[in-house]
Amino acid sequence: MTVTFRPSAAVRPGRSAVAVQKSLHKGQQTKAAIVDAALALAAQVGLEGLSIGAIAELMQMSKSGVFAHFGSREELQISVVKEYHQRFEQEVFMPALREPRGLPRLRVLFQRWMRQTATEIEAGCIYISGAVEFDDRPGPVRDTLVATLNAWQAAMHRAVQQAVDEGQLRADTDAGQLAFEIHGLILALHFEARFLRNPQGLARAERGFDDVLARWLRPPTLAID
Amino acid sequence: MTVTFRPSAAVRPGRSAVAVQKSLHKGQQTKAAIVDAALALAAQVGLEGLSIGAIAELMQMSKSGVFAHFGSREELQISVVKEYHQRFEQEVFMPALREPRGLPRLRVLFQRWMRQTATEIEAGCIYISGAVEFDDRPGPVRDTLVATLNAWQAAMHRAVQQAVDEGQLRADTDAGQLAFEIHGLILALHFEARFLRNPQGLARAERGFDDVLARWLRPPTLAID
DNA sequence: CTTAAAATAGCACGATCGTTCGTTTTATTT
DNA sequence: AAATAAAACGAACGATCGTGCTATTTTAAG
Repeated sequence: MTVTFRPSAAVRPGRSAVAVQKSLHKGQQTKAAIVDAALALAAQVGLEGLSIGAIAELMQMSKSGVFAHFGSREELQISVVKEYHQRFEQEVFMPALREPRGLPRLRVLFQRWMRQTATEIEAGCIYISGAVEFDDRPGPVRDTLVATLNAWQAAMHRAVQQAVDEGQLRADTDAGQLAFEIHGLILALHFEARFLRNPQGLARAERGFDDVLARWLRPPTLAID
Repeated sequence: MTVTFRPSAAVRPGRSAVAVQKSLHKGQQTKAAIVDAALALAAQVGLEGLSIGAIAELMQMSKSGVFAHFGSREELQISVVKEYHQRFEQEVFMPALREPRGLPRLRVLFQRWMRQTATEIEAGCIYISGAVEFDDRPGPVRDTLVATLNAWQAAMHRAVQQAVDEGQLRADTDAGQLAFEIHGLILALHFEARFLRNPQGLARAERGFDDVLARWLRPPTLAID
């Protein structure tokens, strides 16, 4: 299992994904389409709620046609998790790399993380629902989730540490603690927005983020963005 | 739907539950036993993962025998949610009422909330898993969950407000914001403890709680408790 | 255009799901 | 102890689940 959040070679927004798809064989195209539909479905009913029959109906294919691409339901679930990981990387992590290290990048990370998690009304977060569903279910799906979430947690940890290195946060900042509390804000936002359907959550999370940061801000530099 | 967290008449730890059970007819006894088993099962596989067949096997009963007590799977799920609510009230809310209003009570509430949520290795929190499972699933089960969680949220809100009224927190404290952030700490703890199996979470949550409180502590009273 | 390979469909399987119904056993009351 | 009510059982239902197998169709290569 090699899952990372790292700036890769494809950081530059060079050629589009369409150009790559051209050289794809038919099977891989439809497989990608299936994963796409499965991801959308999983965002509503969870990874455990995924059923090959439902996906087949969405795709207007036969059950066995869908099944053949993965060989097992578990493999399909793993594909969905990996696809979500890739999108998360693309939508949250990559854009933040354009910001300078330290607080600016950390702010964008949080902002986009919020959007990805709780803004879209129709889409639940696979990370959050998956973590709840598979906290007591050993197996390759859980392993994939753990690896992915560990990688994301490490990325956030790094972003915090960079803010320390830049001198924006106090030198004695506990990066793990800060990342923990930021994660909590995201989870509370997810609860408010998705379960209670309370739009106040976004403002609460943003204010919480500012307050948490303020606690570790370096004293002399108070007026800086 | 009338779900509240309020000090009721049965606050005093008077007669045990056994004395009450004596006057229970056979049916209600086994129904209670079924709900008990169902709750234990739901803590592992979630409310959606509950199956009447699995419960029947646990109870060494026939499927139809179990089913007859509820009339539908949905009603069983609702019974499980209500049972969890009662236990939560008993284990978290009630004991805190013995503490004086304000910070001492708030501290105990948080402490016991943590224990209930993430300490027991074998038992997941129905509130958290239920909120994730039913964020996109309208119906009476969701309604029960929403009512229950709203009641608990209101109880926490009240506990915070009392700390303001007692003069322990600043008068301009945003009780909703504080409750939001505390909830986030619990959720992050749940993630760390149950999904990642990381024992550090407890210390992180406790430290987070202290820091969040410190932000709103009334300046003159710093050395108290 | 032909042909080998890849992709999809069709069908069936055993299992499990929630639910219904009629019967039988167990409790409670008279 | 007999009569009545409550509780549990057992079998079956239609549906859906994941999966395996074989045929058929579609695509890519020669």
